[in-house]
Amino acid sequence: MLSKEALKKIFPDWEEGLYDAILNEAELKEAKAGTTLLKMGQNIKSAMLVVEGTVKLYQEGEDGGEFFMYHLNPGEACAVTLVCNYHHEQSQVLAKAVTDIQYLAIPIEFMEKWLNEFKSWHYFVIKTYRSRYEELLKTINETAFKNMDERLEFYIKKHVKQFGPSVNLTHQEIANDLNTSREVVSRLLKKMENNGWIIMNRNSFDWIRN
Amino acid sequence: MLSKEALKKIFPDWEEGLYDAILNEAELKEAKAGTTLLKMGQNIKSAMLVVEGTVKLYQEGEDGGEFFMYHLNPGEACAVTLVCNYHHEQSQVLAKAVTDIQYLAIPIEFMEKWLNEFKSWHYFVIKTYRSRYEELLKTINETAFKNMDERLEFYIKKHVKQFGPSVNLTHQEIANDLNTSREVVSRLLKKMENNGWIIMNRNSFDWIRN
DNA sequence: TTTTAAATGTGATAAATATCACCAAATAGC
DNA sequence: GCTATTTGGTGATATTTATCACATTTAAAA
Repeated sequence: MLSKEALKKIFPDWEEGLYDAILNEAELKEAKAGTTLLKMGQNIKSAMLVVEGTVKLYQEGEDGGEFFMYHLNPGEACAVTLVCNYHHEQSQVLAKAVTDIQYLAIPIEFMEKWLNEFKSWHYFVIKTYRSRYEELLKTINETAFKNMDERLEFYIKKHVKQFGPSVNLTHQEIANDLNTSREVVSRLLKKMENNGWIIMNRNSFDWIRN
Repeated sequence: MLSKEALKKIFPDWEEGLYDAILNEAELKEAKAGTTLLKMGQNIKSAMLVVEGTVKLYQEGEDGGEFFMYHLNPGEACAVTLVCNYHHEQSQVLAKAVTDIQYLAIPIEFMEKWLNEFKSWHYFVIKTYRSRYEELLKTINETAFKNMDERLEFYIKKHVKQFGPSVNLTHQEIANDLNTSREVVSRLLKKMENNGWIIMNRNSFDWIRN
């Protein structure tokens, strides 16, 4: 189990009582890289707070396509799981573990209770929504106004910011995240290589710009 | 000025003290149809709660394009203006009055104060963020997975839901909102007319499906 | 009524992206 | 080392959307 000290490092600025409540009520869970943590349409039973590792959030199309929106890092929570008012809320997003992860699962009955009890929980919820809302705005900006070459660049930069300049993704994986085809990604990456922005290897490439 | 009773009708479920606080501190403002209420990059000085009329929220591209995201109706608030923690926050969106509107402008210094004082304000802020987040998810789904014909249909249906089956928009206005060109909209509308989905007039058309 | 401006229709063409059909290279498993 | 599978490369072609160039229609203004 997680120590209170560890918890404080990951989630600073909480009230003392909130740490205790979390330690009492939340379950520390683990998941292997690649696991689907939340499917679209699935009933939300608990809030998810990331403790260790990285989670990727997707929007799912009717055809089954998966469109990448943003990352969740330790100290961050999945906004859609922070349900308050009514129960039986269904997920509007798809969440996947990118690395092996640890996360806190908090049964939703505590959501409303803690909103009343802990001011710092209230702020945490609002901050979570606000920052996720802003991530979505960025995503919309990209898809609404930019062509695939710029979107790919934006995507790679986000990845680099998360995991460093060595990008361990196949062209197919990138294409899935951008909801385009592998060929398009291959050709655009080839252009970036010619422009000296990346060095390509099999299964990975290195971002050597900026 | 707005009466407490009128306020209660538009914003139900608040505490008694919150209505009083709003009546004391908020300024009831008016704006003509077409007015820009909030520009991207603009400093946020007050929260905006819609009392009367409809507001449209846009994402703005670097090139100056305006991409329509969702409507705000009476009883709803502009999420980006509900700033808490720090001041000098800049707007990430563009807001325009579609009709003549009335709205409450609340200086941001009360945002944090009221979060502490009024539980119902807290819930209001969270509910606002949650519902706007969900609107953005829908918008992303459209742009990421759908072609222009389906996006146009979605757009028209949203408009019909807001203002009824008679759609008073020019092709150019629709094209701007969808960030495409007027010709594309004209041709797609012509197809809808041939399919018997709409009846076209000059400056407007009627949605006669569903 | 006449003029003017705005709104719409439409063909031609260009550009961006998607899809298909392969091939080649790398590597994982035997 | 050999084979099968995954990954990436690339031409050809189709589809979608954007852009250009006008014509036509309608309403507003003079």
